[in-house]
Amino acid sequence: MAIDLNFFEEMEARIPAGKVRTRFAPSPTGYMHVGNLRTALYTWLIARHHQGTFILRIEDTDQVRQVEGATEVIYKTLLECGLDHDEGPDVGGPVGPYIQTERRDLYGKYAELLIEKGAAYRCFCGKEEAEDVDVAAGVSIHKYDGRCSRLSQEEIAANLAAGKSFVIRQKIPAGQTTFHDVTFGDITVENDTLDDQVLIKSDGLPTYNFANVVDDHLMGITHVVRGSEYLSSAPKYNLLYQAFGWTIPTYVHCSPVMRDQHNKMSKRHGDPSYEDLIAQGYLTPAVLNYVALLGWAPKGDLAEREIFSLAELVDAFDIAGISKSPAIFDMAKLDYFNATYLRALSPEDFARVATPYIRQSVKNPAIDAAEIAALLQARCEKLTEIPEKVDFFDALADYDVEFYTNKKSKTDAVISLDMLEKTLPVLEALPDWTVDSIHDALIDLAARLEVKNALLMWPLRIAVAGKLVTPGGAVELCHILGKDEAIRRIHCGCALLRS
RNA sequence: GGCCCGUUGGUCAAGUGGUUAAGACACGGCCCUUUCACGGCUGUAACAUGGGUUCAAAUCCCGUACGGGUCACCA
Repeated sequence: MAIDLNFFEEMEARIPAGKVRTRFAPSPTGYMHVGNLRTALYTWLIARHHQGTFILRIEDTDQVRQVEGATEVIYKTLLECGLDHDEGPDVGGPVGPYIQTERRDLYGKYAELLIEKGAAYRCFCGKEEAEDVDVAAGVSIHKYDGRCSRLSQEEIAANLAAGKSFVIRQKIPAGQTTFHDVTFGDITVENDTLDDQVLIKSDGLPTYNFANVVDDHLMGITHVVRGSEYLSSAPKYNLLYQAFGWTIPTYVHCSPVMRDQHNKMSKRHGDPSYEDLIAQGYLTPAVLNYVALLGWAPKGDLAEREIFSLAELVDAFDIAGISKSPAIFDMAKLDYFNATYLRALSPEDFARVATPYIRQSVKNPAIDAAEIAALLQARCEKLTEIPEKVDFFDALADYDVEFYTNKKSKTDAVISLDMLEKTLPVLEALPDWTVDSIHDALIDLAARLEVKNALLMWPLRIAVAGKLVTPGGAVELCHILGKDEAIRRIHCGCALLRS
């Protein structure tokens, strides 16, 4: 079989040199795992930190796991997160195409080149001939014995002529292989523990491992960021790079994001994906910030800092800060980050994001959602908590008279009724209904009655809200409800207390 | 089972031979206060384990335990 050397030279000539180039290479599964998001983030961060190029490549060589619309999810998520790519299927670039199935002819040629170099061979064995070996009770491993690597040229030609289907396997040489990883250091393995892995499947498509090596090289990738589950295949990658005579990229393996001590985060086990988190009321920057810190920590002066915008992460990100051990995803800490981001929003921005949630339970158009939002901003960790916190604005639900009894405020039913009855005329007489006027009138009343503010405010707040815990105090709630409604509710409270 | 990797409070983590072993979340207490929050102050809590090396070890070496990964014509 003739090898067209010009082709390879042309491919080499396309590779941009001299700059950091990284790639995010997801398979289109239809959603973004948290672990994937973190990989994308780190990959993007490395590129941006070094003023390099960030590339999106779609790895869709698994024909049986195609999901409709899955690539759109990837574009949408990256866009939403601000992880913009410089090259990719949608924007093009010098080393395209950026979708693996569109590159399918390439891999075969490189596999042929490898055969030519003696680093790969055709294997005519069926799947069942490369059988499993039992090594212990219930445990079997799979290692091909390499018999086809010993086929003569005549036997190969005969098989080919007979139209027998084949795969192309990597020929692992004797010896040992050492590779370097940024996070794990140098790792050495004996080559005889490595399998003659399949490079090209019988359907002509490459396996992930082969496509990855070829594409990363052809796209000029300088830093390969991936999960630590690929750590054990790294030596085989090196052998491939060496066989081709290509420069080995910098490996950055990241330990997984775990749900608990034993399990990775997984959609299958009901763990939230990125889009689930957003639907649960988390803000994108908060999720990114938290995820960035799961498995990476800033160095030096920044070591005590936790809140980083994307731009600040670009500045601070250093691959030396990536940790080796897996990190457990802690929802409580995500809540904290989200709360912090929610509070950092300007009141206008907060009102804008909170209003849809407020309107889920407050339908009355006379009630000002922005005013409620102002009360909510310091009081919620997730936007989805909002509806149940504000449901009393629309309608006063039945509540327990016991609510009027509170130890700290020193109130009980008798005192509460007394306070409400004394509050009523004061509020009714108020000429204008502003937060300040209500506040001043009530504080003044408490002073005249010589009671603590709490003794007066507690019953009032219970009467207007019918809830033990409310966003905002009696004054704010009265104002939002409006004079008529507030007074009507106080009358209801009196009636309840008299019964 | 082989091979590879990991192990600092409940969680995320700083730490690179000499530190009172940071910080954050969570949890407890106090203050503030018109409920709850916010904010401020404060407390409990950690180097898996056994051996070395060294004047000195969370840091270096070896073993053990525990955990993870991998061993596909999946990625």
